Amino acid sequence: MPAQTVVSDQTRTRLIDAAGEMFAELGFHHTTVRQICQRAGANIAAVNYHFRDKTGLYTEVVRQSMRAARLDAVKAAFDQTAPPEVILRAVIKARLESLRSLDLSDWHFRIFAHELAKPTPAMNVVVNEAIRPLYSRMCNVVGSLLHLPPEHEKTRLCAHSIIGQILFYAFARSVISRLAPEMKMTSTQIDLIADHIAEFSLAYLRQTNRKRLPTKGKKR
Amino acid sequence: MPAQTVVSDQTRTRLIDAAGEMFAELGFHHTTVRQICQRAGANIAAVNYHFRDKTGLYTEVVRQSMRAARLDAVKAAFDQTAPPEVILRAVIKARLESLRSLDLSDWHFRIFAHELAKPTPAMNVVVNEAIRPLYSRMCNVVGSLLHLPPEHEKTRLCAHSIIGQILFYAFARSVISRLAPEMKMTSTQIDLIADHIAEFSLAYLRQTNRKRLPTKGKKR
DNA sequence: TACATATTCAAACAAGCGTTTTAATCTACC
DNA sequence: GGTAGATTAAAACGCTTGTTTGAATATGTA
Repeated sequence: MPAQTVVSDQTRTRLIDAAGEMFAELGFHHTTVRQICQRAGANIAAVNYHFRDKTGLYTEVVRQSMRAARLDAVKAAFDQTAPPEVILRAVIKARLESLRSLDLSDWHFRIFAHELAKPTPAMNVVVNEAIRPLYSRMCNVVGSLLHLPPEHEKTRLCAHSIIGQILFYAFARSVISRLAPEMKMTSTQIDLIADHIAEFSLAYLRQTNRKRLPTKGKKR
Repeated sequence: MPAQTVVSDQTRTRLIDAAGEMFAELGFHHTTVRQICQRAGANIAAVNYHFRDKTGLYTEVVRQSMRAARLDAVKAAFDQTAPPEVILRAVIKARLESLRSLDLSDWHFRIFAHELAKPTPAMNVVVNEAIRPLYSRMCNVVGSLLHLPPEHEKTRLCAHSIIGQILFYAFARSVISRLAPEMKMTSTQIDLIADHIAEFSLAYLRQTNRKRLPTKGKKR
Protein backbone atom coordinates (compact mmCIF):
# COMPACT_ATOMS: atom_id res chain seq x y z
CA MET A 1 0.00 0.00 0.00
CA PRO A 2 2.77 2.50 0.70
CA ALA A 3 4.17 1.90 -2.76
CA GLN A 4 2.82 3.00 -6.16
CA THR A 5 1.97 6.34 -4.79
CA VAL A 6 4.68 7.90 -6.92
CA VAL A 7 3.23 6.72 -10.19
CA SER A 8 -0.36 7.18 -9.16
CA ASP A 9 0.27 10.69 -7.97
CA GLN A 10 1.57 11.53 -11.40
CA THR A 11 -1.72 11.04 -13.17
CA ARG A 12 -3.54 12.25 -10.08
CA THR A 13 -1.68 15.52 -10.28
CA ARG A 14 -2.12 15.75 -14.01
CA LEU A 15 -5.84 15.24 -13.55
CA ILE A 16 -6.02 18.05 -11.00
CA ASP A 17 -4.05 20.36 -13.25
CA ALA A 18 -6.13 19.66 -16.32
CA ALA A 19 -9.37 19.82 -14.38
CA GLY A 20 -8.38 23.09 -12.75
CA GLU A 21 -7.87 24.81 -16.07
CA MET A 22 -11.05 23.43 -17.54
CA PHE A 23 -13.23 24.04 -14.50
CA ALA A 24 -11.96 27.61 -14.40
CA GLU A 25 -12.70 28.16 -18.05
CA LEU A 26 -15.95 26.29 -18.48
CA GLY A 27 -17.33 25.83 -14.99
CA PHE A 28 -18.24 22.61 -13.33
CA HIS A 29 -21.16 21.45 -15.42
CA HIS A 30 -19.70 22.42 -18.77
CA THR A 31 -16.55 20.46 -18.22
CA THR A 32 -16.73 16.78 -19.11
CA VAL A 33 -14.60 14.09 -17.56
CA ARG A 34 -13.70 12.95 -21.04
CA GLN A 35 -12.18 16.34 -21.80
CA ILE A 36 -10.30 16.34 -18.53
CA CYS A 37 -8.92 12.87 -19.05
CA GLN A 38 -7.94 13.59 -22.62
CA ARG A 39 -6.13 16.73 -21.55
CA ALA A 40 -4.42 14.84 -18.74
CA GLY A 41 -3.56 11.95 -21.01
CA ALA A 42 -5.39 9.57 -18.74
CA ASN A 43 -8.10 7.01 -19.19
CA ILE A 44 -11.76 7.87 -18.86
CA ALA A 45 -12.07 5.83 -15.68
CA ALA A 46 -9.17 7.63 -14.03
CA VAL A 47 -11.37 10.31 -12.48
CA ASN A 48 -13.64 7.80 -10.80
CA TYR A 49 -10.71 5.72 -9.68
CA HIS A 50 -8.72 8.53 -8.09
CA PHE A 51 -11.51 10.85 -6.91
CA ARG A 52 -14.57 8.64 -6.56
CA ASP A 53 -16.59 10.85 -8.92
CA LYS A 54 -16.55 14.15 -10.76
CA THR A 55 -17.55 16.23 -7.77
CA GLY A 56 -14.76 14.62 -5.76
CA LEU A 57 -12.28 15.89 -8.32
CA TYR A 58 -13.92 19.30 -8.30
CA THR A 59 -13.75 19.78 -4.55
CA GLU A 60 -10.16 18.64 -4.64
CA VAL A 61 -9.40 21.22 -7.32
CA VAL A 62 -11.13 23.92 -5.31
CA ARG A 63 -9.22 23.00 -2.19
CA GLN A 64 -5.97 22.88 -4.14
CA SER A 65 -6.56 26.25 -5.75
CA MET A 66 -7.00 27.76 -2.31
CA ARG A 67 -3.52 27.28 -1.01
CA ALA A 68 -1.95 28.00 -4.37
CA ALA A 69 -1.51 30.99 -6.58
CA ARG A 70 -2.06 34.63 -5.90
CA LEU A 71 -4.01 34.41 -2.70
CA ASP A 72 -0.65 33.97 -1.04
CA ALA A 73 0.54 37.23 -2.56
CA VAL A 74 -2.51 39.03 -1.24
CA LYS A 75 -2.10 37.42 2.14
CA ALA A 76 1.56 38.38 2.24
CA ALA A 77 0.63 41.94 1.37
CA PHE A 78 -1.76 41.96 4.29
CA ASP A 79 0.64 40.48 6.80
CA GLN A 80 3.58 42.79 6.26
CA THR A 81 4.43 45.22 9.04
CA ALA A 82 3.82 48.63 7.56
CA PRO A 83 1.46 51.58 7.88
CA PRO A 84 -2.09 50.63 6.90
CA GLU A 85 -2.02 52.90 3.87
CA VAL A 86 0.97 51.03 2.51
CA ILE A 87 -0.67 47.71 3.22
CA LEU A 88 -3.83 48.79 1.44
CA ARG A 89 -1.95 49.82 -1.67
CA ALA A 90 0.01 46.59 -1.69
CA VAL A 91 -3.10 44.47 -1.33
CA ILE A 92 -4.89 46.23 -4.16
CA LYS A 93 -1.92 45.86 -6.44
CA ALA A 94 -1.35 42.23 -5.49
CA ARG A 95 -4.91 41.32 -6.27
CA LEU A 96 -4.99 43.16 -9.58
CA GLU A 97 -1.64 41.68 -10.55
CA SER A 98 -3.18 38.29 -11.03
CA LEU A 99 -5.32 39.71 -13.82
CA ARG A 100 -2.27 40.24 -15.97
CA SER A 101 -1.69 36.57 -16.64
CA LEU A 102 -5.08 35.49 -17.80
CA ASP A 103 -3.95 32.22 -19.26
CA LEU A 104 -1.90 31.33 -16.22
CA SER A 105 -3.36 29.29 -13.43
CA ASP A 106 -5.81 31.87 -12.16
CA TRP A 107 -8.11 29.06 -11.21
CA HIS A 108 -9.37 30.04 -7.84
CA PHE A 109 -10.83 33.27 -9.07
CA ARG A 110 -12.62 32.13 -12.16
CA ILE A 111 -13.87 29.11 -10.29
CA PHE A 112 -15.10 31.50 -7.66
CA ALA A 113 -16.96 33.42 -10.33
CA HIS A 114 -18.73 30.24 -11.30
CA GLU A 115 -19.50 29.55 -7.67
CA LEU A 116 -21.11 32.95 -7.36
CA ALA A 117 -23.36 32.37 -10.33
CA LYS A 118 -24.31 28.85 -9.32
CA PRO A 119 -23.09 27.86 -5.87
CA THR A 120 -22.14 24.27 -5.30
CA PRO A 121 -21.49 22.54 -1.97
CA ALA A 122 -17.89 23.63 -2.41
CA MET A 123 -19.01 27.21 -1.81
CA ASN A 124 -18.68 26.89 1.95
CA VAL A 125 -15.12 25.68 1.57
CA VAL A 126 -14.30 28.62 -0.65
CA VAL A 127 -15.78 31.17 1.69
CA ASN A 128 -14.45 29.83 4.95
CA GLU A 129 -10.96 28.84 3.87
CA ALA A 130 -10.15 31.57 1.37
CA ILE A 131 -12.50 34.53 1.51
CA ARG A 132 -13.10 34.95 5.22
CA PRO A 133 -9.44 35.31 6.28
CA LEU A 134 -8.83 37.95 3.64
CA TYR A 135 -12.07 39.71 4.45
CA SER A 136 -11.27 40.01 8.14
CA ARG A 137 -7.80 41.27 7.34
CA MET A 138 -9.26 43.89 5.06
CA CYS A 139 -11.61 44.99 7.82
CA ASN A 140 -8.66 45.24 10.18
CA VAL A 141 -6.72 47.49 7.82
CA VAL A 142 -9.69 49.69 7.02
CA GLY A 143 -10.62 49.84 10.68
CA SER A 144 -7.19 51.05 11.66
CA LEU A 145 -7.38 53.66 8.91
CA LEU A 146 -10.75 54.83 10.18
CA HIS A 147 -9.82 54.46 13.84
CA LEU A 148 -12.85 52.23 14.23
CA PRO A 149 -13.19 48.60 15.31
CA PRO A 150 -13.11 46.07 12.47
CA GLU A 151 -16.66 44.96 13.18
CA HIS A 152 -18.06 48.48 12.97
CA GLU A 153 -20.65 48.93 10.29
CA LYS A 154 -18.85 51.84 8.72
CA THR A 155 -15.67 49.79 8.59
CA ARG A 156 -17.50 47.03 6.81
CA LEU A 157 -19.08 49.40 4.31
CA CYS A 158 -15.73 50.91 3.44
CA ALA A 159 -14.14 47.49 3.11
CA HIS A 160 -16.93 46.50 0.74
CA SER A 161 -16.35 49.63 -1.30
CA ILE A 162 -12.69 48.79 -1.73
CA ILE A 163 -13.26 45.12 -2.43
CA GLY A 164 -15.99 45.97 -4.91
CA GLN A 165 -13.70 48.20 -6.89
CA ILE A 166 -11.10 45.46 -7.13
CA LEU A 167 -13.49 42.67 -7.96
CA PHE A 168 -15.05 44.76 -10.69
CA TYR A 169 -11.95 44.41 -12.81
CA ALA A 170 -11.78 40.71 -12.10
CA PHE A 171 -15.37 39.82 -12.82
CA ALA A 172 -16.35 42.29 -15.47
CA ARG A 173 -13.16 41.99 -17.45
CA SER A 174 -14.92 40.56 -20.46
CA VAL A 175 -17.45 43.38 -20.35
CA ILE A 176 -14.84 46.08 -19.83
CA SER A 177 -12.94 44.91 -22.88
CA ARG A 178 -16.07 45.59 -24.91
CA LEU A 179 -17.03 48.87 -23.27
CA ALA A 180 -13.58 50.40 -23.09
CA PRO A 181 -11.41 48.57 -25.64
CA GLU A 182 -8.49 50.90 -25.09
CA MET A 183 -8.11 49.56 -21.57
CA LYS A 184 -5.68 46.73 -22.11
CA MET A 185 -4.66 44.92 -18.99
CA THR A 186 -0.99 45.63 -19.36
CA SER A 187 1.38 45.83 -16.47
CA THR A 188 1.52 49.61 -16.44
CA GLN A 189 -2.23 49.86 -16.86
CA ILE A 190 -2.74 47.63 -13.84
CA ASP A 191 -0.45 49.84 -11.80
CA LEU A 192 -2.49 52.82 -12.90
CA ILE A 193 -5.74 51.17 -11.89
CA ALA A 194 -4.34 50.06 -8.57
CA ASP A 195 -3.17 53.58 -7.79
CA HIS A 196 -6.53 54.97 -8.74
CA ILE A 197 -8.42 52.58 -6.47
CA ALA A 198 -6.09 53.40 -3.61
CA GLU A 199 -6.48 57.16 -4.12
CA PHE A 200 -10.19 56.91 -4.66
CA SER A 201 -10.62 55.00 -1.42
CA LEU A 202 -8.16 56.92 0.70
CA ALA A 203 -9.91 60.16 -0.19
CA TYR A 204 -12.92 59.12 1.84
CA LEU A 205 -10.97 57.47 4.62
CA ARG A 206 -8.81 60.54 5.16
CA GLN A 207 -11.75 62.90 4.93
CA THR A 208 -13.61 60.90 7.53
CA ASN A 209 -10.65 61.04 9.86
CA ARG A 210 -10.32 64.76 9.33
CA LYS A 211 -13.93 65.30 10.31
CA ARG A 212 -13.93 63.07 13.35
CA LEU A 213 -10.45 63.80 14.66
CA PRO A 214 -10.02 67.38 13.55
CA THR A 215 -6.93 68.30 15.59
CA LYS A 216 -4.55 65.39 15.81
CA GLY A 217 -3.65 62.90 13.17
CA LYS A 218 -2.25 60.28 15.52
CA LYS A 219 -3.20 56.63 15.70
CA ARG A 220 -5.82 55.47 18.13
CA MET B 1 -52.46 33.40 -39.32
CA PRO B 2 -53.69 36.52 -37.54
CA ALA B 3 -55.81 34.39 -35.25
CA GLN B 4 -54.74 32.06 -32.44
CA THR B 5 -52.17 34.52 -31.33
CA VAL B 6 -54.13 35.10 -28.17
CA VAL B 7 -53.96 31.49 -27.10
CA SER B 8 -50.48 30.90 -28.36
CA ASP B 9 -49.16 33.94 -26.63
CA GLN B 10 -50.48 32.57 -23.39
CA THR B 11 -48.21 29.55 -23.33
CA ARG B 12 -45.50 31.54 -25.03
CA THR B 13 -45.58 34.03 -22.21
CA ARG B 14 -45.78 31.34 -19.60
CA LEU B 15 -42.75 29.68 -21.13
CA ILE B 16 -40.78 32.91 -20.99
CA ASP B 17 -41.79 33.50 -17.39
CA ALA B 18 -40.90 29.99 -16.27
CA ALA B 19 -37.68 29.97 -18.25
CA GLY B 20 -36.67 33.36 -16.87
CA GLU B 21 -36.90 32.21 -13.31
CA MET B 22 -35.12 28.96 -13.98
CA PHE B 23 -32.37 30.43 -16.13
CA ALA B 24 -31.75 33.01 -13.47
CA GLU B 25 -31.52 30.41 -10.76
CA LEU B 26 -29.70 27.60 -12.51
CA GLY B 27 -28.08 29.15 -15.54
CA PHE B 28 -28.56 28.16 -19.14
CA HIS B 29 -27.06 24.73 -19.34
CA HIS B 30 -28.29 23.53 -16.00
CA THR B 31 -31.88 24.33 -16.83
CA THR B 32 -33.71 21.64 -18.79
CA VAL B 33 -36.52 22.25 -21.21
CA ARG B 34 -38.48 19.58 -19.43
CA GLN B 35 -38.33 21.57 -16.21
CA ILE B 36 -39.34 24.73 -18.01
CA CYS B 37 -42.27 23.10 -19.74
CA GLN B 38 -43.44 21.42 -16.57
CA ARG B 39 -43.30 24.71 -14.70
CA ALA B 40 -45.13 26.43 -17.51
CA GLY B 41 -47.68 23.66 -17.78
CA ALA B 42 -46.78 23.13 -21.41
CA ASN B 43 -45.76 20.20 -23.51
CA ILE B 44 -42.15 19.24 -24.01
CA ALA B 45 -42.26 20.23 -27.65
CA ALA B 46 -43.59 23.70 -26.87
CA VAL B 47 -40.14 25.24 -26.60
CA ASN B 48 -39.07 24.03 -30.00
CA TYR B 49 -42.37 25.04 -31.54
CA HIS B 50 -42.41 28.59 -30.21
CA PHE B 51 -38.71 29.40 -30.06
CA ARG B 52 -37.06 27.04 -32.53
CA ASP B 53 -34.75 25.65 -29.87
CA LYS B 54 -33.57 26.14 -26.32
CA THR B 55 -31.14 28.93 -27.16
CA GLY B 56 -33.92 30.75 -28.99
CA LEU B 57 -35.93 30.76 -25.79
CA TYR B 58 -32.91 31.89 -23.83
CA THR B 59 -32.12 34.86 -26.03
CA GLU B 60 -35.77 35.83 -25.93
CA VAL B 61 -35.68 35.67 -22.14
CA VAL B 62 -32.54 37.78 -22.07
CA ARG B 63 -34.03 40.32 -24.45
CA GLN B 64 -37.25 40.39 -22.43
CA SER B 65 -35.45 40.88 -19.15
CA MET B 66 -33.68 43.86 -20.65
CA ARG B 67 -36.66 46.09 -21.17
CA ALA B 68 -38.34 44.91 -18.00
CA ALA B 69 -37.67 45.35 -14.35
CA ARG B 70 -35.34 47.69 -12.62
CA LEU B 71 -33.18 48.77 -15.51
CA ASP B 72 -35.91 51.23 -16.35
CA ALA B 73 -35.70 52.67 -12.86
CA VAL B 74 -31.96 53.13 -13.25
CA LYS B 75 -32.39 54.68 -16.65
CA ALA B 76 -35.05 57.03 -15.33
CA ALA B 77 -32.73 58.05 -12.54
CA PHE B 78 -30.10 58.86 -15.11
CA ASP B 79 -32.34 60.85 -17.39
CA GLN B 80 -33.86 63.20 -14.85
CA THR B 81 -32.86 66.84 -15.05
CA ALA B 82 -31.01 67.49 -11.83
CA PRO B 83 -27.52 68.28 -10.58
CA PRO B 84 -25.12 65.39 -11.24
CA GLU B 85 -24.72 64.68 -7.54
CA VAL B 86 -28.43 64.14 -7.20
CA ILE B 87 -28.47 61.93 -10.26
CA LEU B 88 -25.61 59.86 -8.93
CA ARG B 89 -27.35 59.24 -5.62
CA ALA B 90 -30.59 58.33 -7.38
CA VAL B 91 -28.86 55.88 -9.68
CA ILE B 92 -27.05 54.13 -6.87
CA LYS B 93 -30.23 53.80 -4.87
CA ALA B 94 -32.27 52.65 -7.85
CA ARG B 95 -29.81 49.90 -8.64
CA LEU B 96 -29.55 48.70 -5.05
CA GLU B 97 -33.31 48.80 -4.67
CA SER B 98 -33.68 45.78 -6.90
CA LEU B 99 -31.75 43.72 -4.37
CA ARG B 100 -34.55 44.05 -1.87
CA SER B 101 -36.91 41.72 -3.70
CA LEU B 102 -34.70 38.73 -4.21
CA ASP B 103 -37.48 36.32 -5.06
CA LEU B 104 -39.10 38.76 -7.44
CA SER B 105 -38.23 38.72 -11.09
CA ASP B 106 -34.68 39.91 -10.77
CA TRP B 107 -33.81 37.87 -13.80
CA HIS B 108 -31.69 40.16 -15.82
CA PHE B 109 -29.11 40.45 -13.13
CA ARG B 110 -28.70 36.86 -12.11
CA ILE B 111 -28.71 35.87 -15.73
CA PHE B 112 -26.03 38.45 -16.27
CA ALA B 113 -24.01 36.85 -13.50
CA HIS B 114 -24.16 33.58 -15.37
CA GLU B 115 -23.14 35.34 -18.55
CA LEU B 116 -20.10 36.73 -16.79
CA ALA B 117 -19.00 33.34 -15.55
CA LYS B 118 -19.58 31.63 -18.87
CA PRO B 119 -20.46 33.97 -21.72
CA THR B 120 -22.90 32.74 -24.33
CA PRO B 121 -23.64 34.34 -27.71
CA ALA B 122 -26.33 36.32 -25.90
CA MET B 123 -23.56 38.22 -24.14
CA ASN B 124 -23.27 40.71 -26.99
CA VAL B 125 -26.97 41.45 -26.76
CA VAL B 126 -26.71 42.03 -23.04
CA VAL B 127 -23.74 44.35 -23.32
CA ASN B 128 -24.90 46.40 -26.26
CA GLU B 129 -28.56 46.78 -25.41
CA ALA B 130 -28.44 47.01 -21.64
CA ILE B 131 -24.98 47.69 -20.27
CA ARG B 132 -23.52 50.12 -22.75
CA PRO B 133 -26.27 52.74 -22.52
CA LEU B 134 -26.07 52.76 -18.75
CA TYR B 135 -22.30 52.79 -18.84
CA SER B 136 -22.10 55.80 -21.09
CA ARG B 137 -24.62 57.64 -18.97
CA MET B 138 -22.59 56.90 -15.89
CA CYS B 139 -19.49 58.26 -17.61
CA ASN B 140 -21.42 61.39 -18.52
CA VAL B 141 -22.47 62.02 -14.94
CA VAL B 142 -19.05 61.31 -13.50
CA GLY B 143 -17.44 63.39 -16.21
CA SER B 144 -19.60 66.38 -15.40
CA LEU B 145 -18.74 65.94 -11.74
CA LEU B 146 -15.05 65.84 -12.55
CA HIS B 147 -15.26 68.54 -15.22
CA LEU B 148 -13.67 66.09 -17.60
CA PRO B 149 -14.91 64.58 -20.87
CA PRO B 150 -16.75 61.26 -20.51
CA GLU B 151 -14.10 59.42 -22.48
CA HIS B 152 -11.27 60.61 -20.28
CA GLU B 153 -9.38 57.83 -18.59
CA LYS B 154 -9.86 59.30 -15.16
CA THR B 155 -13.57 59.57 -15.78
CA ARG B 156 -13.67 55.93 -16.72
CA LEU B 157 -11.69 54.85 -13.68
CA CYS B 158 -14.02 56.72 -11.36
CA ALA B 159 -17.07 55.30 -13.10
CA HIS B 160 -15.64 51.83 -12.63
CA SER B 161 -15.05 52.52 -8.97
CA ILE B 162 -18.68 53.49 -8.46
CA ILE B 163 -20.09 50.65 -10.54
CA GLY B 164 -17.84 48.19 -8.78
CA GLN B 165 -19.14 49.21 -5.38
CA ILE B 166 -22.72 48.74 -6.53
CA LEU B 167 -22.18 45.45 -8.30
CA PHE B 168 -20.40 44.05 -5.27
CA TYR B 169 -23.65 43.91 -3.36
CA ALA B 170 -25.42 42.36 -6.32
CA PHE B 171 -22.91 39.66 -7.14
CA ALA B 172 -21.44 38.83 -3.78
CA ARG B 173 -24.72 38.86 -1.93
CA SER B 174 -24.51 35.19 -1.11
CA VAL B 175 -20.99 35.66 0.20
CA ILE B 176 -21.82 38.78 2.18
CA SER B 177 -24.64 36.98 3.93
CA ARG B 178 -22.07 34.53 5.21
CA LEU B 179 -19.34 37.02 6.04
CA ALA B 180 -21.53 39.67 7.64
CA PRO B 181 -24.77 37.93 8.67
CA GLU B 182 -26.04 41.03 10.46
CA MET B 183 -26.30 42.83 7.11
CA LYS B 184 -29.84 42.00 6.12
CA MET B 185 -30.93 43.57 2.87
CA THR B 186 -33.82 45.48 4.38
CA SER B 187 -35.14 48.67 2.92
CA THR B 188 -33.43 50.88 5.49
CA GLN B 189 -30.19 48.95 5.18
CA ILE B 190 -30.21 49.46 1.43
CA ASP B 191 -30.70 53.18 1.90
CA LEU B 192 -27.76 53.15 4.27
CA ILE B 193 -25.56 51.34 1.79
CA ALA B 194 -26.60 53.62 -1.05
CA ASP B 195 -25.78 56.69 1.00
CA HIS B 196 -22.43 55.25 1.93
CA ILE B 197 -21.49 54.49 -1.68
CA ALA B 198 -22.49 58.01 -2.69
CA GLU B 199 -20.48 59.63 0.10
CA PHE B 200 -17.54 57.32 -0.44
CA SER B 201 -17.42 58.22 -4.11
CA LEU B 202 -18.16 61.91 -3.84
CA ALA B 203 -15.32 62.32 -1.39
CA TYR B 204 -12.83 61.65 -4.16
CA LEU B 205 -14.72 63.51 -6.85
CA ARG B 206 -14.99 66.64 -4.73
CA GLN B 207 -11.40 66.42 -3.58
CA THR B 208 -10.22 66.14 -7.17
CA ASN B 209 -12.23 69.20 -8.13
CA ARG B 210 -10.84 71.14 -5.19
CA LYS B 211 -7.31 70.39 -6.28
CA ARG B 212 -7.78 71.17 -9.94
CA LEU B 213 -10.16 74.11 -9.67
CA PRO B 214 -9.00 75.59 -6.40
CA THR B 215 -10.85 78.94 -6.57
CA LYS B 216 -14.27 78.51 -8.10
CA GLY B 217 -16.74 75.71 -7.64
CA LYS B 218 -18.81 76.41 -10.77
CA LYS B 219 -19.80 73.94 -13.47
CA ARG B 220 -17.78 73.61 -16.64
C1' DT C 1 9.64 -16.69 -9.29
C1' DA C 2 5.14 -16.22 -7.42
C1' DC C 3 1.79 -13.54 -5.33
C1' DA C 4 -0.98 -9.43 -4.00
C1' DT C 5 -1.96 -4.99 -4.88
C1' DA C 6 -2.34 -0.75 -7.49
C1' DT C 7 -3.19 1.20 -11.67
C1' DT C 8 -4.52 1.52 -16.52
C1' DC C 9 -7.36 0.41 -20.28
C1' DA C 10 -11.23 -0.42 -23.67
C1' DA C 11 -15.85 -1.19 -23.74
C1' DA C 12 -20.27 -0.89 -22.36
C1' DC C 13 -24.06 0.81 -19.30
C1' DA C 14 -28.02 3.49 -17.70
C1' DA C 15 -29.79 8.01 -17.49
C1' DG C 16 -30.70 12.48 -19.05
C1' DC C 17 -30.46 15.78 -22.52
C1' DG C 18 -32.53 18.58 -26.69
C1' DT C 19 -34.96 17.62 -30.55
C1' DT C 20 -38.03 15.47 -34.03
C1' DT C 21 -41.92 13.11 -35.48
C1' DT C 22 -46.64 12.05 -36.09
C1' DA C 23 -51.14 12.39 -34.79
C1' DA C 24 -54.80 14.74 -32.25
C1' DT C 25 -57.09 18.98 -30.95
C1' DC C 26 -58.51 23.58 -31.22
C1' DT C 27 -59.91 27.99 -33.58
C1' DA C 28 -61.38 31.07 -37.05
C1' DC C 29 -63.24 31.89 -41.49
C1' DC C 30 -66.03 30.67 -45.98
C1' DG D 1 -70.70 22.58 -41.01
C1' DG D 2 -66.41 21.90 -43.27
C1' DT D 3 -61.84 23.08 -44.18
C1' DA D 4 -57.17 25.07 -43.43
C1' DG D 5 -53.95 26.45 -40.37
C1' DA D 6 -52.27 27.02 -35.67
C1' DT D 7 -51.40 24.77 -31.48
C1' DT D 8 -50.93 20.88 -28.26
C1' DA D 9 -49.87 16.17 -27.08
C1' DA D 10 -47.32 11.68 -26.55
C1' DA D 11 -43.72 8.98 -27.97
C1' DA D 12 -39.53 8.05 -29.70
C1' DC D 13 -34.91 9.32 -31.61
C1' DG D 14 -30.02 10.25 -31.48
C1' DC D 15 -26.57 11.85 -28.72
C1' DT D 16 -23.74 12.90 -24.71
C1' DT D 17 -23.12 12.53 -20.03
C1' DG D 18 -20.98 10.27 -15.69
C1' DT D 19 -20.14 5.90 -14.17
C1' DT D 20 -19.19 0.92 -13.96
C1' DT D 21 -17.26 -3.30 -15.44
C1' DG D 22 -13.78 -6.78 -16.06
C1' DA D 23 -9.66 -7.83 -18.10
C1' DA D 24 -4.80 -6.44 -18.79
C1' DT D 25 -0.69 -4.45 -17.11
C1' DA D 26 2.59 -2.54 -13.96
C1' DT D 27 4.70 -2.63 -9.36
C1' DG D 28 6.34 -3.90 -4.95
C1' DT D 29 6.98 -7.88 -1.59
C1' DA D 30 8.20 -12.65 0.26
